[in-house]
Amino acid sequence: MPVKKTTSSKSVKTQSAKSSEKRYWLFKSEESCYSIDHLAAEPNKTTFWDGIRNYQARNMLRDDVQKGDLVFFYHSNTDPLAIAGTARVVKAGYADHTAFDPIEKHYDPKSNPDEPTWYMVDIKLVKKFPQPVTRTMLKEDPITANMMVLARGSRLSVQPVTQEEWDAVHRLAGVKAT
DNA sequence: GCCAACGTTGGC
DNA sequence: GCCAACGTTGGC
Repeated sequence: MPVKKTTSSKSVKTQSAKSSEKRYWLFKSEESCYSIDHLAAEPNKTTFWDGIRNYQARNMLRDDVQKGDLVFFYHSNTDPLAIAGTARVVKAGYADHTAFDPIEKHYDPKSNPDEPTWYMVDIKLVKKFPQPVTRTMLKEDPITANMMVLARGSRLSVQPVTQEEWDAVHRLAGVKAT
């Protein structure tokens, strides 16, 4: 599961919060660490996406990922690499409390509740695809071939996805787009 | 297991 | 503020 951080920037948050337009995202997780089956097994199939410790990803979680947005759940560092299904954002960015606790793996003493460095969102499983849409399939489709996740050296664990990509992946999965 | 790409740290 | 060293990510 990924990670995240903040300095203050209430202004930035206000600015992006005014957009009500639906957005799409791709969240990465190492399958052995936290898979879509883990999410499916959660109470209410809901979890908080904690542990993001990258500023670019943090900014998106804090400022851009809104309640109602839809998310691809991507399994990294596994075989097969694939989009395993979809989830919905059920709570927008708030402080990642795991950064405050020294026993946590992603503890960060620089973050504190008054001025949290890192943020997280809550997501709820929408559907696990009957068959995962593999990285190979994504490369072969003309639309999904341009997805950020396929770019060389792409390490961002939270990535924007376009509407066209959202629809194309569902076609590849053989399911109706949410 | 290898290694390229990327982000962060710290000396100067 | 530069940049080398280091650690991590993640595909292959």
